[in-house]
Amino acid sequence: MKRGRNVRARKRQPAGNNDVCCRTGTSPKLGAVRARAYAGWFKALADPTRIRILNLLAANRNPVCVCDIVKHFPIGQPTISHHLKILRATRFVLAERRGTFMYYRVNLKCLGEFPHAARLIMDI
Amino acid sequence: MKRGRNVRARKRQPAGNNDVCCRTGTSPKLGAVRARAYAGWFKALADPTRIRILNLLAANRNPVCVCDIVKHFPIGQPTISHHLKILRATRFVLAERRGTFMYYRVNLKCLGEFPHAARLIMDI
DNA sequence: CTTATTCATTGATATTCTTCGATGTATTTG
DNA sequence: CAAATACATCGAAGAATATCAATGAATAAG
Repeated sequence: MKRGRNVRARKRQPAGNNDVCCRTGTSPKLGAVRARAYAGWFKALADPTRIRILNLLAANRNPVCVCDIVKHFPIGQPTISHHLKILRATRFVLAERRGTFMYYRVNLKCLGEFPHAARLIMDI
Repeated sequence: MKRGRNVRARKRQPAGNNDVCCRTGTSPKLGAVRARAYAGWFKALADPTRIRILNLLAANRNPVCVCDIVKHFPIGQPTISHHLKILRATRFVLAERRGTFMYYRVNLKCLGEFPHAARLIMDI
């Protein structure tokens, strides 16, 4: 994301001819800060395993503990924990401790926020 | 994504005790194939630059040529082309050649598809 | 207190991704 | 055809990511 040599200076402009091609009218765009925030959000869903974990949680009415999640995937428990950490950091899922177990569930608020983000990116 | 040694066999099951913790009811989930397709879709938006390119195109009524896109970002033209290729491969944008110029525009169909994907993941 | 169990964290490794500079391709113009 | 322009592709370098094995932390049970 943040590339190495942050000395990214000159942008290799064509030559002389500005305003030769099309002359864009609007150009405001999303700010870089907000774009980065959205990207982090989408990045959380940019992995098949995380999508399936999220889907598994959404398909269950009650919270699901980690060991039960692990049972459904061909990857180890540390990796599942890693994915859950990412989903939790982006607020896609919520966690709750009950004794030794950690119970995860979908954060339903996200379902409503999703279309909203789409509009923000695609409309303005 | 596809990890190295595809000999990922044993999943390190706790010990003996199955059905000790919670006993998940539903577990069908999204299939791995479909999850991978969705992940690829989200991955296309998992980068701030691509989000801003998409937003720039959406903010312009008319198609925008590459050189005009390049003007708005502090990265080189090859990198912009790379991002456009990804956005085009995922059908987020459409391209059209006009003389020497390539004109890009948002694929408006995506705005409607977005909430749909959210429902597919988050509901069932 | 000791042991067992659940889950998170650490360190390592291979893959993937972003970006760059350089070069190639297609198209227009002279 | 030759030169110029717009854009894509290639090869490389460095960062980020997914995964693993091993270990650590917290809680429950004996």
